[in-house]
Amino acid sequence: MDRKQLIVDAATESFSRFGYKATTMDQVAKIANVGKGTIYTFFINKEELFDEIVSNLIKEMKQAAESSVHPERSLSQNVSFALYQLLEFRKDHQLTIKLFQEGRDIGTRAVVDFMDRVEAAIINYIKEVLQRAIDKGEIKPCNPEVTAFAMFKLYISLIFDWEKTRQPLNKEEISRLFELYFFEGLSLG
Amino acid sequence: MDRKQLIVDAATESFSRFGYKATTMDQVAKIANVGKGTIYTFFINKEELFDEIVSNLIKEMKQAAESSVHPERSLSQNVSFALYQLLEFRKDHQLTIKLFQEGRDIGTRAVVDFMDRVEAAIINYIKEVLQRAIDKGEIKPCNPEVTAFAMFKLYISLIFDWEKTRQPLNKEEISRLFELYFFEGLSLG
DNA sequence: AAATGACTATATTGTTCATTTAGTCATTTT
DNA sequence: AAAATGACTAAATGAACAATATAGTCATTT
Repeated sequence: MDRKQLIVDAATESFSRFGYKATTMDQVAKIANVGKGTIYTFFINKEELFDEIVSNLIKEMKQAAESSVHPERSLSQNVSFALYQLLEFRKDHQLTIKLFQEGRDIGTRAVVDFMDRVEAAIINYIKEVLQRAIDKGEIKPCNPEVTAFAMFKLYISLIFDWEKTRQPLNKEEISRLFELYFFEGLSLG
Repeated sequence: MDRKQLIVDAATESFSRFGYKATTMDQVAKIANVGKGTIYTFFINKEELFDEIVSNLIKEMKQAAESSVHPERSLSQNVSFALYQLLEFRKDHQLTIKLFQEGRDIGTRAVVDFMDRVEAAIINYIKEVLQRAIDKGEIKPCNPEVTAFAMFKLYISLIFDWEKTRQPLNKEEISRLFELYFFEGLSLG
């Protein structure tokens, strides 16, 4: 069987359960039923192994987002659905939750870098979607980079920060808030 | 002369220069030209001293905001001016900058508590302004608490996070973004 | 009566040393 | 011969302890 895949699976498993720092290469080898040296025939070091897994994760997220975006729908509908998708994705993926925790609480270097990469990937994706919408004249011209950044940060705040002190918002509420703030605006008529 | 005020001034000075943790009571006493014991005739402990200063700061911020909000102006204008005010305030007040840094980087307990208090005060203030605007029928009905929270978080992200990786936004740009996102919306006319 | 600073108990920081772990490589297995 | 392995090493980590720094007290001074 594919030893490389065994290793990747084992590492994903362990990172998801214990986080990056608390995962040892001995443990990965043991879970994968593989000698430790074997890992190093496929990956330069622990960080490279982690990198492979994070890259996969980002690809998956992109696919999840893409599957929910349809060009014939309006942008605000697409954003709404994509947000749903992202929320579902996070819920299903213990790995992202664990890593976000570790990044926030311990600040492990490699993990903070991971979070930055994920953030950059998501913002860049939103940016592209926005750019297309602007080109098609679907929304007002605006700086797509700042707008994507603002959407992402607000999204993260509503998910993580709001829950710290107040009753969590459900998906419908979050979706509705985005519609209201970013698309309709608070002004009357 | 007013020994209590001397102490408060000295402590403000030291907190602004070195942060909360790196400020010692000996240092405060020395700057204030006062025996250390004297500090404890006015304040229970270091945290109470800090508290007094933070309370003053919050009062000042509220006054600054109030001086820029005029009921006869539109909400979006008021928000725009208040943002200006807040940005100016931050620039002039080394203390807020230093403390925000310390809270983020070191996570000193008392400082994180301080940040939470400032955050709560600002959000509550925005909430009141929004509530009045809704009552007057100036903007669409919306949850004023979540909206205030969203405005605050977006503001903080644009000030602090955006600058980390990209060219800082100036006051006009930030003001314009708020106008666009929260009031006009991205949807076409 | 108010102010003070030497003093103490506690918290913080620096240091040492034992343990853990990433990564290597000589040996074994296929 | 090529791939896999795990005992081994050097480096990182962290626990335990020592040294220092600091918050807060209180007997003495002003």
